[in-house]
Amino acid sequence: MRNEYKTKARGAIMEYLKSHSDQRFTAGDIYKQLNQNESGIDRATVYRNLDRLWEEGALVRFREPDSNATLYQYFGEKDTCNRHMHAQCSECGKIFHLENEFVEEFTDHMQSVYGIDIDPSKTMIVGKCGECKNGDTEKNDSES
Amino acid sequence: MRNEYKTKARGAIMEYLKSHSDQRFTAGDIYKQLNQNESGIDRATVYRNLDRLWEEGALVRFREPDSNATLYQYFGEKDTCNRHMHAQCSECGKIFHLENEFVEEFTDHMQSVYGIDIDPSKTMIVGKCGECKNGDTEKNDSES
DNA sequence: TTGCGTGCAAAGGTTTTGCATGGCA
DNA sequence: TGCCATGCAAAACCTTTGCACGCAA
Repeated sequence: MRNEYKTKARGAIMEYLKSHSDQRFTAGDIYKQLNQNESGIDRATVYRNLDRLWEEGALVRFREPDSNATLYQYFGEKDTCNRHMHAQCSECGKIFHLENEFVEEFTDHMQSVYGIDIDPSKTMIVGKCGECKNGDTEKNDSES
Repeated sequence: MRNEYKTKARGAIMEYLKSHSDQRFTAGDIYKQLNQNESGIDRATVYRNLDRLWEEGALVRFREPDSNATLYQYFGEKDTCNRHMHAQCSECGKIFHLENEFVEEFTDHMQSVYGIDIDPSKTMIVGKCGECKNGDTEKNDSES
């Protein structure tokens, strides 16, 4: 096991992601953001830390088919996140931790019916969340 | 609407993907493959066509968190695929069309419990399929 | 002091773009 | 012929890597 140091860069990145836990960012986003705040953190350092934090389970990492870059997002407790799936709203980016009985049933069925052993760390259910469906400021009555 | 020409490049790309519909390829893969077969197709043309074909719904496009590139794969009939989810084996790339009752139940539960309206076109369940779990030539008894 | 993390700089890989030419209808 | 697609070349973009130095423990 490796010893992990508590460094300035690591702290700054986590702090930023924590305080914006409802959004997802590219490494580039974070780099720009941190350098606006006068912290002279290198681009490579951002990448290295994001990678690290993701491996440790502190962040979700995920690629959209639309964008060209990898997105990162903080998501709370990190112990159990490797064991359950996650869903994400395609509009606001909010992440849902799927820790529910019916999800386990689904996983079991996938196993028995299709023979597939779901890898929660690689799977992201994507859809539109309730808030974005209702109170959304856009798309109220478009293309009707 | 734009008129679409039937060109050599377009045909070659589709033909290749169709005859390997159980695999996924990066644009680079396809470029190399086509040029082995003496067709002088440019890299940019490959990108442009893949993009086109994806927009038309003839291909699945999808990014793995591990690899750095976008993967494309042919997938047969395109009429109903927007209505159900898909799963993909993380090893062999095989795609499963999830048209089953329990999948609908899962979808319904996601709706009622989390308020999420799943978008099948953006969701990909990732895991290891039965064949890759058993008969796999690698990883027989590693890290035990 | 030890060795991990950072900054710096450079390189690698993927994808996009402009422009003139070639090919389909 | 008219317009779209292609080839070519260059650039943009994202990400990784090597190395020496700084900093946390």
